[in-house]
Amino acid sequence: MSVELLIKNGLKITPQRLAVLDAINNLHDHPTAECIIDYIRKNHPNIATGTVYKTLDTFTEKKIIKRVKTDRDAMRYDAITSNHHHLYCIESDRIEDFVDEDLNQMLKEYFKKRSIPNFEIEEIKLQLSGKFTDKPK
Amino acid sequence: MSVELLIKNGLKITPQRLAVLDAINNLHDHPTAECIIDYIRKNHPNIATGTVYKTLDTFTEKKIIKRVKTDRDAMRYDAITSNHHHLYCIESDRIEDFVDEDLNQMLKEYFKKRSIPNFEIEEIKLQLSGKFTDKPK
DNA sequence: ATTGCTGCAAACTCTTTGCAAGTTC
DNA sequence: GAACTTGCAAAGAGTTTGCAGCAAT
Repeated sequence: MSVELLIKNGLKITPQRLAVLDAINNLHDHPTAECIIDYIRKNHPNIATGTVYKTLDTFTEKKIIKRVKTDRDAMRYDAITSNHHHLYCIESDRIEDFVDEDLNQMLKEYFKKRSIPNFEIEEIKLQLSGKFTDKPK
Repeated sequence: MSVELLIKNGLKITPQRLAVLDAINNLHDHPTAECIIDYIRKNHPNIATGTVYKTLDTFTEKKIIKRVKTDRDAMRYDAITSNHHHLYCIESDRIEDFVDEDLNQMLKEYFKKRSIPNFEIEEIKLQLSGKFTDKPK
């Protein structure tokens, strides 16, 4: 539950933070800050833009969310769930999650055997660029 | 040679474009636009900032260079060579190339067998995040 | 009561744009 | 000379900051 997530991270419980968490849980398309702000404004018209940015930064520091950057537009945010990859459309700004445990396992095995000189891997993420063949949802 | 690269892409040969190509060939650290501009200014003090941005956009369109995503700072650019991956330092802004043909082969095989619904892969890129254990060069 | 958080607006950074003048082929 | 490219400066988008007042513990 959202409240516990805040307590666990030593953050005070405020309506603003709950609103940001709510937005992130309901916007699954790797929303930009602007999307999040728009969403929040519907129910909380007086939450300041700056506050949302500050909250997103705080959450990023506490590893509640992650920043996702694309090769063209603004910063996007992603609720941290499991180790997942991203599908990037080369023709639009669409980004989708891609979860594949076998793949994670294979990569983990691979880098266990073959380590990279002078580098300690903490996270392996795939960027798969290409074209979606269905309609965007 | 740089001139041929421009001709091949149907671009006129101008000192500005040559200067940008020169900068990209000499700055190997996935430079930001600012780095590129600073580098160029040393020898061509009167090339405009806007021109460099426009040139970088043109080159990106023509696939002479690529934009590189990071999770925090400004856009960076990368000369297109072979299919390579990136090592991202979680403690600094350092980014390095990582080339591993066996890995590319393994991934290609993997996705040949197991395709992703509604998605045509064009490029597979790894983002390896972690810590460098040597000094930055 | 103390510490932390928010709202606001101004400032900042990075990038894009419009257009007249200048280049390249 | 036609089409393209540049310089410049202004505007734009997205994000950050400073600080007085407010809220949470």
